[in-house]
Amino acid sequence: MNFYNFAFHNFQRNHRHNMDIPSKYEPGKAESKWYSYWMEHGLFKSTPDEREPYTIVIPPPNVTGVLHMGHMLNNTIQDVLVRRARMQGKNACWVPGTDHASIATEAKVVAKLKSEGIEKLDLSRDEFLEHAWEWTNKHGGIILEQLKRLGASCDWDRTLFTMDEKRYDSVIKVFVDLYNKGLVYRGVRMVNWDPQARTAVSDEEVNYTDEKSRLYYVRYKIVGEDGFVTVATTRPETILGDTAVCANPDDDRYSHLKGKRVIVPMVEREVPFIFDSYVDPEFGTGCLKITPAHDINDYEIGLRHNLPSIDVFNEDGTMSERAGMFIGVDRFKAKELAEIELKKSGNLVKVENYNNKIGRSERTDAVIEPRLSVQWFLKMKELSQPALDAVMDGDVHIHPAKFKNLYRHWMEGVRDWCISRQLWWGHRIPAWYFGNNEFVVAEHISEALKLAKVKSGNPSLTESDLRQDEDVLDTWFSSWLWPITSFDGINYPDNEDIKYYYPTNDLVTAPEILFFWVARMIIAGYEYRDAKPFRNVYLTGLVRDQKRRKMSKSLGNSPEPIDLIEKYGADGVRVGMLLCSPAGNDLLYDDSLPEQGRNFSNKIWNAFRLVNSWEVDENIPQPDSSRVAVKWMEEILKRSIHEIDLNFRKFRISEALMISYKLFWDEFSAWYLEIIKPEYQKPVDRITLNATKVIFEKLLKIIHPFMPFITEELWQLLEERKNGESLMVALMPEARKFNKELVTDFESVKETISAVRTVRQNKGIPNKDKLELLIREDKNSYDTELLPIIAKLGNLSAISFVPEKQPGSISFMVGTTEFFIPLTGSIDIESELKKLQDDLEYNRGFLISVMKKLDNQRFVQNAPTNVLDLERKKQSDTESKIKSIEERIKELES
RNA sequence: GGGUUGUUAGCUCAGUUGGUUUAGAGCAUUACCUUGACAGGGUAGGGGUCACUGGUUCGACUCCAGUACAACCCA
Repeated sequence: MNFYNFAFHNFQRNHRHNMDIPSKYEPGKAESKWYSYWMEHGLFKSTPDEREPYTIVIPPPNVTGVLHMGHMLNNTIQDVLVRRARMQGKNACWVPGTDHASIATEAKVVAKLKSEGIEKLDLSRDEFLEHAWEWTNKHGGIILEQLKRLGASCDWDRTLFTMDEKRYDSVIKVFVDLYNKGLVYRGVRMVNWDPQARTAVSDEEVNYTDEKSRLYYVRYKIVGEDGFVTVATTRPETILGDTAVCANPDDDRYSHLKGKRVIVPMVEREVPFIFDSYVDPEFGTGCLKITPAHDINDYEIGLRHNLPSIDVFNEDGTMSERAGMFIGVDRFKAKELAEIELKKSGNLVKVENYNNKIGRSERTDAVIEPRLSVQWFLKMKELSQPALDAVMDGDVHIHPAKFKNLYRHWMEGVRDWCISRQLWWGHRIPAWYFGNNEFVVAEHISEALKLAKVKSGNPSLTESDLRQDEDVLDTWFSSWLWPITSFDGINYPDNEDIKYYYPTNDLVTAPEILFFWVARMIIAGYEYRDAKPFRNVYLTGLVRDQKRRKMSKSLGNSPEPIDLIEKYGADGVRVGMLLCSPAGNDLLYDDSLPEQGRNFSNKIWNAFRLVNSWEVDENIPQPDSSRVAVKWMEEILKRSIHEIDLNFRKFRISEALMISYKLFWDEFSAWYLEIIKPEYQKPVDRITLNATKVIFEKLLKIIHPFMPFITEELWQLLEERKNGESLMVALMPEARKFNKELVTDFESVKETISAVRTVRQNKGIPNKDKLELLIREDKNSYDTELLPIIAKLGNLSAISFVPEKQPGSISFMVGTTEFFIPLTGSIDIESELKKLQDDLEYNRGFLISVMKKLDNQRFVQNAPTNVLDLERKKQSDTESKIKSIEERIKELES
């Protein structure tokens, strides 16, 4: 019989004797037990009803991916939000799914085929897609299964894929619609070309790093003169595509070349010498070669000066026929050959080492080649206006707000979106070509044929005369519709789900995809639903290691999430991720984080063991100390609930967790339980035990969204529950007004007890020896209700009130009240005096800082009365403190 | 080079329109405790001239300007 079943059944028979429960919480079994319990009873499911909806759509992880630390953080936060909303009585719906990640997946499938000796180019499109689907079906579920281990309360019946039938159709519909609105166009653009994947990638998918390279100084002959001009370039192989040489118009060194022409080495082509202010006279020789087909700046200069473009590369990065030399040679090899060739002709002046920024494809790590190519584009300016306004006007809130500026900056300078990719895995562009490079755009080939007949004026066209575009759409072109397509809102804009769940509530994602995903979802939301896709965007940080390096597979600096869950428990890992990740800040991962979470689990577990171990004696009355402690604990609970609510509203989730953590550990375990704890092996009274169980249950509810498993386990043990009941769907306690005075008074009680403990520690008095405490105060002006607590935790034999100082006693102050502990043993006058002197010095210093303000006439005149009153109170309090310290010193010295 | 955001204890971070006992938390650290819920624990401590320099103000961690450094984004 495993322990958990044992504990469960045993508990129902007898609540009291559980000291054979292990002293350490063992999460493994509880986690699988409760996750399947929740699933069996359909507690994650959501269907529209009369309740208020609370909706989150998951940022779809890459279908071929496995869970990494970023997912853990991101999905823990989503689960906390969803679980909390559910416990607030909302109809909570968290929609899970995955994204087809065209470049990454295709790259993986190509690599897998290659390892089996199959080349992609030897396969037909359909054959390749069959392999890709096989791969997807095999690996696609892994990451979602891993999320279950984390405790994710997704409605799994709604699981989606960006390329399932409904989502596929939606994407095609939207493309056709945007084309018909005149927003989609074909254009020649300089794109970031990945020669390995043979596709264009977006600016966002290019990583620039400093790399060692070389700067080649090459001379170009001036036509009709004997002289040369020297140009510095990092890319001698592109000389073959040069169509001009350029200098800054203000650079006197080259002004004599106005109107001249120069000869491009190797190909011996005559090109103009031009002037453009883009050129930096300080860089290299101040003279730049212009290759419009292979550099974005050159391309723009080319446009300004009407230069031709010569594309010297093939799709795979080898030299093209237009290069005229090195045809079919790889670009890196061509660079070496060009160097040799230039040297041979005497045109290579010198070569220097040089560091420059090289762009690499995020997917394949291949060096990006700027390349002119025909692509499909989406016009963004007009479409994005409502999305810009939405964030600026606060219709959509971004947390933390500091990202608002960044968002505006990007949206105001938004550029057209290149939406085509030269791949097979994805949504195939629904454009059909016929005749002389004419095309039509339609959802299906049958409609395309109709359109083509009209457009060509040729009624005898057949489907076999049409060729569909070979390219697919950018993956983001499907995920930008995610909040809508999650509820099939493109195909059926009036269905029940979309009407109920849209707009969704919160989106949790990383700042790095603020533009190419979040912004575009907002754009699509306004275009297709005329409404925002979500109310709040919560941006998490990146998970980094202790050296601030991003965690990644290639660096090998990332722990395996499932191993962590097994080591620290899912609850422990969740707490670890949350504790240290305020919104928008990076999380510096360290094993001490989940360790702290695990320790917290253990603390909760042991607090339960303690309460559960107590026998009840129905006949004993409730001690005063317990009565007051219950009263105080209830107030502290109310205050904490209020603070937690406040922090959740501001998306300060780590702060909300910290309040819950301290509430349980400090207030409940360290203070409350210590007060009500009966003496060893003595029974507890009924009233206190019942009140404690009510408090415990509230605490479990508060902690449940953060730590779902252990809280469910203990909630089920706390009382007998019916099958199907769950803490998951219990109602969260609500914030109420709390008794501020009691909470404040209790803080003084804590201070007093701490002071007594310090005296014990300093004097080496064992905890079991009783002490006597004297308070120099009028009994009638002191709140005596809390005294039993001081007596119990201070282990005091008596507390009494005295009118005057007590020579020969140890003394301390709490606030302005003096306390004395008579001690029969000797008092260490030296150390006592030292402490008093330090204390005196501090208070005098403080008084000076207060008096500086009060002596300043302008302060007294200008400061508001409440500030002034406060300063005067500081003054009188400090003066009275100083006076009594001085008296005490005099006393000891005599 | 341009832009954005930062810089508070050894580390990670709070500090809510300038005033709440001369700055707070968690972790880490130090000393002591330790058969009685929990050593993955308890008790009590130590630790910061709030990056720097000016300015505004009766008053600046907080507002303004500049400097240094860092991160991110764009070229």
